[in-house]
Amino acid sequence: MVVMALGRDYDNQDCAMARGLELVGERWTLLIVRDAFYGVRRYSDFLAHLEIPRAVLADRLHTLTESGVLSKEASQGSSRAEYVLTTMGLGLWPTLAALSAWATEFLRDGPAHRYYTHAACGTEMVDRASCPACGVRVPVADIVTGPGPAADRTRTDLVSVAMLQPRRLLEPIR
Amino acid sequence: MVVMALGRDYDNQDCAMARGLELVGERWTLLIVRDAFYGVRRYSDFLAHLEIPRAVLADRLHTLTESGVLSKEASQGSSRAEYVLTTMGLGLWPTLAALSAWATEFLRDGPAHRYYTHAACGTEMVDRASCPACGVRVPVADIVTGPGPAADRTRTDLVSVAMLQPRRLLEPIR
DNA sequence: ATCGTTGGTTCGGTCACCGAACCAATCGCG
DNA sequence: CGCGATTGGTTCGGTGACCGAACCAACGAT
Repeated sequence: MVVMALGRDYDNQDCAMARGLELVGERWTLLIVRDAFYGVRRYSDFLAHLEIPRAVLADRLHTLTESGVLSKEASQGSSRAEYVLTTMGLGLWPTLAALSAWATEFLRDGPAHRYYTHAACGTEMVDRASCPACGVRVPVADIVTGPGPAADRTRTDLVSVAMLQPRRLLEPIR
Repeated sequence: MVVMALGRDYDNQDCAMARGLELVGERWTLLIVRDAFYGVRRYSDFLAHLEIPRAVLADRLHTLTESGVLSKEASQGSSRAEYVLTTMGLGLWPTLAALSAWATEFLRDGPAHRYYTHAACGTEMVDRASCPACGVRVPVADIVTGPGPAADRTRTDLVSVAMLQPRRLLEPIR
């Protein structure tokens, strides 16, 4: 594996943020983690949903596993691998939530592609992390995401199809 | 400028997060934004503090300016350029805060490099966004950052030196 | 006039990413 | 068991982004 063998790294940056970016700041990495929150667990599903080059996916999964963000496990009843978020990986939700909220607020050019609601009350969570109605911080597993008006309904890969109906985050797909 | 001319982009991802990453997910970009929160405003200061290739810095500043994250302004009394965070840029603080908190919690291997406190009461903010003592969300400009025990005190560039004493975020350096 | 600072651009060289092909191990099925 | 399909990769050439160094134009100060 290629351990971030860049010409230069960020290691003189003297800052936690820089060290975080060395790990999850590479191309594709955060999208893989996002898919893991969506419930994607298998190599072939990441591959089809992200349309990422196979070699890059293998490298990122290896790096994320090695660093403790994901855990590679054998699914029960077979030897097929599953990549599951660890506690460390689950800790990335606030970052993804903040980025998603920011992009929705400042980059949106039309109707929403996806929405995020509090499972307990159905209220939409603009910040993807706390419920404006209940006033509480919502655990990731109690967040329901579903397709918005602008969702792409043309894709046929297993993950894209599954995400066309409302689902809780972290609930395994397939 | 090279408008993210990658072999593939993320545009089929149907997700606000992916569109956000297209803009701020490139190498160096979030570190530039972080430095902007630290009060860095000038090309030469970004250059010295980040040790980034000049061409890459020019490209990123251009992209960030064009997309509305930074605004290029002439400083009073001279024609020298200053890159200042816009409202959109300021909106990235929760993302950077979450990433910083995550990295500190899961990647730290010793004493802290930097700390972040609430200017009003001096309490350290573990999540870099709200004050555990006051129980309120803290505006970015009321956050004070200073060097921790593990801070690097060997660097001599203007920004690194300025950051060796406690400063409010967004307060211009020099 | 000249020197230093600022804010870039240009230019090879290298390395990560891309996409397609290849491959081994396992699973499903007759 | 035999055989094809699926899964989870690795390998390989080609392209483009990043790297570092050099060059350069505009401006200020002396």
